[in-house]
Amino acid sequence: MQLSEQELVRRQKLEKLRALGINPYPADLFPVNHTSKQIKSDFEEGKQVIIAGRLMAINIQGKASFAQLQDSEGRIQVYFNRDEICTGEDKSLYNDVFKKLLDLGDFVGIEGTLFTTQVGEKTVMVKDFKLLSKALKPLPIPKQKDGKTYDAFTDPEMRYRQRYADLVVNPHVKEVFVKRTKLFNAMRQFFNDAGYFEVETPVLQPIPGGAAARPFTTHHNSLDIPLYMRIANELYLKRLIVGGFDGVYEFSKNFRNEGMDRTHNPEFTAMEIYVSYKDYNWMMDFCEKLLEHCALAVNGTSEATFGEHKINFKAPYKRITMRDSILEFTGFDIYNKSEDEIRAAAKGMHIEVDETMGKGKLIDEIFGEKCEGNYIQPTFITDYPKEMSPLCKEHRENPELTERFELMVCGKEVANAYSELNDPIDQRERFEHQLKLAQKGDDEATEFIDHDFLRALEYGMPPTSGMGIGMDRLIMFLTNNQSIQEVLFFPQMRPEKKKVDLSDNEKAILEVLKAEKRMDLTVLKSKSGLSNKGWDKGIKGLGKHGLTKVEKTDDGLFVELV
RNA sequence: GACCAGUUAGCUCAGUUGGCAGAGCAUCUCCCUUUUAAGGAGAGGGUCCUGGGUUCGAGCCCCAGACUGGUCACCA
Repeated sequence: MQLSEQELVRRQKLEKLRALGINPYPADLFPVNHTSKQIKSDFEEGKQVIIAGRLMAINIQGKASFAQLQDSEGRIQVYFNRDEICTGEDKSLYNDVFKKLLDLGDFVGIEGTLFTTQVGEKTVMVKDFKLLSKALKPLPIPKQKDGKTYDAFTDPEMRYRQRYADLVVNPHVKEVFVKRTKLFNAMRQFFNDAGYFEVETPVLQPIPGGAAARPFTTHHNSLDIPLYMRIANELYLKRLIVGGFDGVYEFSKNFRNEGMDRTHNPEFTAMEIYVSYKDYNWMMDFCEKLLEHCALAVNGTSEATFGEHKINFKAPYKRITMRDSILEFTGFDIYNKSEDEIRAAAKGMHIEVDETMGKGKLIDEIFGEKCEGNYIQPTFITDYPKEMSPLCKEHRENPELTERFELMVCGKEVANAYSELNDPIDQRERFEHQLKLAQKGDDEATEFIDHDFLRALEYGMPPTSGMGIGMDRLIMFLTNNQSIQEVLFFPQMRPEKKKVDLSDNEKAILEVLKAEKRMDLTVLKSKSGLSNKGWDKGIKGLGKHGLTKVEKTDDGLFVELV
């Protein structure tokens, strides 16, 4: 690997430190007793502190220097004074170790006392310091002046690929992930306080159920069977309700083998909760209380800004049926209409439809095209067509509908919930219908029948309401991030391309040259069979790598292997 | 998958009609004991994404490709 000048310099410093008897990666613990934040909040002139962190700025002024030390909670200024550190005659700890051998990014431990500088900055006067870990690669550290940031590390690709560096230099990035964890904790606490039970269910599943999505496939060697990474955990949680739990929930990493964009990552996190003896009306009440609680826990307010929108998670939320929503935005009433009438209406609205689309799908298209985007504030859309919801109980008043709601925020689905279908015979028929739709070519229909799940239902599942929440999407709303990559530590990326040591051109030239060791330049050029530009780049590259030398003699130009 | 934009020093970015590759910060050498984007003097550092073409000459123009971002499409 080719090292940059700065990387080489740092490796040389590493050797010099070792030569001075300083271990750049010591093993023993460093007895930290303060953080940067504690120093600022409990500031006391003259107090002794022991702190540790990364050097993020160094200001050498001759016999004294200032530096910024960054720890997990922020930054604090530290003051290195030659005669405070080196009380005797030997000034090498300051002159050589500190001034010459430390770099930005190094971890140091500091013992010192607190004081305030002439310009009023709370500062640690260093009495002694110790190198805790040397950084061999320079961090992309931005500069700040008057609240403006210069040279910010902003390239999304670099930031995602090297999240570790992103987190070090961009404090607002760290904040997003702190909030993400706060959201999970708040939700978990809310469920636990309600008496529900956190569980774990299989990630490797013989039948990928509970949603319609393309799964990742893998293989179990001992059993010699295909297994699928879960696309949802719904059917397993319901089995646990059959087993007698009143309420179960799981934060589930799901995997879907589909496209990636700013709202989709192949692995993402959903929360699913199932509560027995409840229906979807109860779940709506529960959902809005939950989200208000979470927003408060994460941001300290129920209000959140998302792009140009101000949203408020304060309960209660507006509720509207899908029928009324479509009526409101299109003037068309889907009630008691035939499939053909709805298809004609959709065509009239300039929505692309085709003959394979059933009634449910058509209604969903109309809603998605004309209504969905209008719901900025949290809004429950209720009573979805039966065809689209194979796991959801039929509506108590209208057999064409289901007892289902989705929560829309800023035109995007955040939660999805049902009164769960617990009639095993109905469920079997729905699965069989899905199978037919799939065979007809509907790629959204489920093509597996989970007979074990049906067996569980046959033992009897109490009336149950269940809800799924897209955690990544929710945290995007709560932290005002437009892309899922910003709320995942390590979003999926295309593998980095390995740089080849020699280009094809260089290899071609080398191949010809190897046989003779020394050749006339024009002969070599023609034998290599390269274009003018290819030759030019290749021979220059080889020279740069130090592999060949061009020599000018009276007989002409010669290329020689070095 | 379609369209648009981008790819130049460790970082952030300039780069004129096609004519020796630039700045700030960072790095290295020197001065500087309360600074704060510290300051002052000097130096080094480049596969201009890759490949091909046009040209006396390409970072720049043309063609093909790679990667990334954005918008749209797709995704309950």
